[in-house]
Amino acid sequence: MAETKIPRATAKRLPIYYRYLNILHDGGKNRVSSNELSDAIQVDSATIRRDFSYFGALGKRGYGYDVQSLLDFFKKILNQDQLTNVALIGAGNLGHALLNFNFHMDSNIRISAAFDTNADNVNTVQGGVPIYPMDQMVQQLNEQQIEVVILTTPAKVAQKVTDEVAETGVKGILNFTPIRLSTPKKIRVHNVDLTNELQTLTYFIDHYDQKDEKDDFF
Amino acid sequence: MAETKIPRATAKRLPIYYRYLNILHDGGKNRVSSNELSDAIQVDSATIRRDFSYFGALGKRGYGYDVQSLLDFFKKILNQDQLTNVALIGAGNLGHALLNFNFHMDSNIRISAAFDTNADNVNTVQGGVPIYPMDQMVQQLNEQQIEVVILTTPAKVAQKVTDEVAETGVKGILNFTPIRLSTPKKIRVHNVDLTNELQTLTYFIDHYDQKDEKDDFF
DNA sequence: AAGTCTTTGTGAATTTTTTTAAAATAGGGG
DNA sequence: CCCCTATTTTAAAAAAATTCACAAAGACTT
Repeated sequence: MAETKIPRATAKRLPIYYRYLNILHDGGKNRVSSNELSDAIQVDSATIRRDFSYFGALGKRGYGYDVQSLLDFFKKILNQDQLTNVALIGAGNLGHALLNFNFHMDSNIRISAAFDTNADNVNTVQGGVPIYPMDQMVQQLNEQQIEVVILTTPAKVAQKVTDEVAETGVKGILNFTPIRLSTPKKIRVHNVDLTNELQTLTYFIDHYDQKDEKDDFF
Repeated sequence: MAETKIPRATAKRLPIYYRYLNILHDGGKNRVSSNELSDAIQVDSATIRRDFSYFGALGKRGYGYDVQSLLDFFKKILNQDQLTNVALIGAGNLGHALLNFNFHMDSNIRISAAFDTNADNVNTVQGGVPIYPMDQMVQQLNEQQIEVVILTTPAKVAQKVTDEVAETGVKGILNFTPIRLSTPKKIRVHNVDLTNELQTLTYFIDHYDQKDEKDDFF
């Protein structure tokens, strides 16, 4: 709760900026202009400058932005200066893939625990993540002080599991199930729905001209 | 290209409406009001009514909307009255999971072909989908007249693969790589970035009050 | 050290999206 | 058949987001 409320649309772009700044930094570049950024990440340069300016005067006129300091700044803003442990619930099809997905490669996030009902999964380690039985979920979430969970259970148990999660200190759920979860206000849900994505993409293809290039979902 | 251009924000909600209408229909419900919908899918009822009204007068005052006819209407709008074949490129970690993900269960979309370089994958069938070697990609995309591909390759080959895809009739890419692809205008790209999702969720948790409930990413 | 060039930061305009609020109308009950 | 109620439709207002466009300021050149 700081910097007097950045617009949502801006907030959603921060990770995009952050990722590209890392790329620039790794490439040894130490300055960048809003126009260069614009070309690379396909966001209008005025939007970029406006976004940045919500955080103060981060650039220098006639020069651009210093990559290192912007990077440091966004790293802090995005909480990437410290490790965030998240848990994954439901180590099925998609859950499995996410366990093996190396979030830690380009972020300071890792999955530190997973939960599943399937006896074949439970008490194994997948992608370096231990899988616990579901009945230890609440306890583990509390012990590990997990604040974010990834929900990849079957749809039919999603709400039930969410209700249990709500008993813990969890504050955010990245919901891969198609269910619109109901949660207490203290929990924020972001929905990730692959079928919807495909349908939306198809809709845009069929109903919008090219040249209205400008999207960004998920 | 019809119904005189629906707002993007509305277009993104169409799959959400469609999915819930299916649920209502399966549940034997034959009428629904914007307020009931609002409760279920967590979109303001005025927004729902406005969204629907872009397509004409779909409801009846004092009654609500007829589930069956709304469903039929959106089915057509979303092209769900016919099967859409899509292809998947890159049958690694995430790609594998998507091959085994049953899109067809709640949409009229299926993955009809996959492509990979890994000799262990090539010429096998995963989740009912044949995996072809990469060097047959362009040919297969053309032969099968694929218009949408799901891109789940490693980041470092994403642009190269995209350039090849651009030689075919493909019109849309659902991009799971962190690369911001450059494509000819005829191709529309939707980005799905799991790391970004987690970072955004974390940002919202840390910087926004609860009660500003209203999201929807991805 | 002056002059030119570059690029930010930001008011103002514009566009897009959401929300308000009220008129209109269909449905159902008596 | 008329009235009441529920709920849509829509015009208008408000809010949010984007884009324009330019003055201001710093950086680079000579």
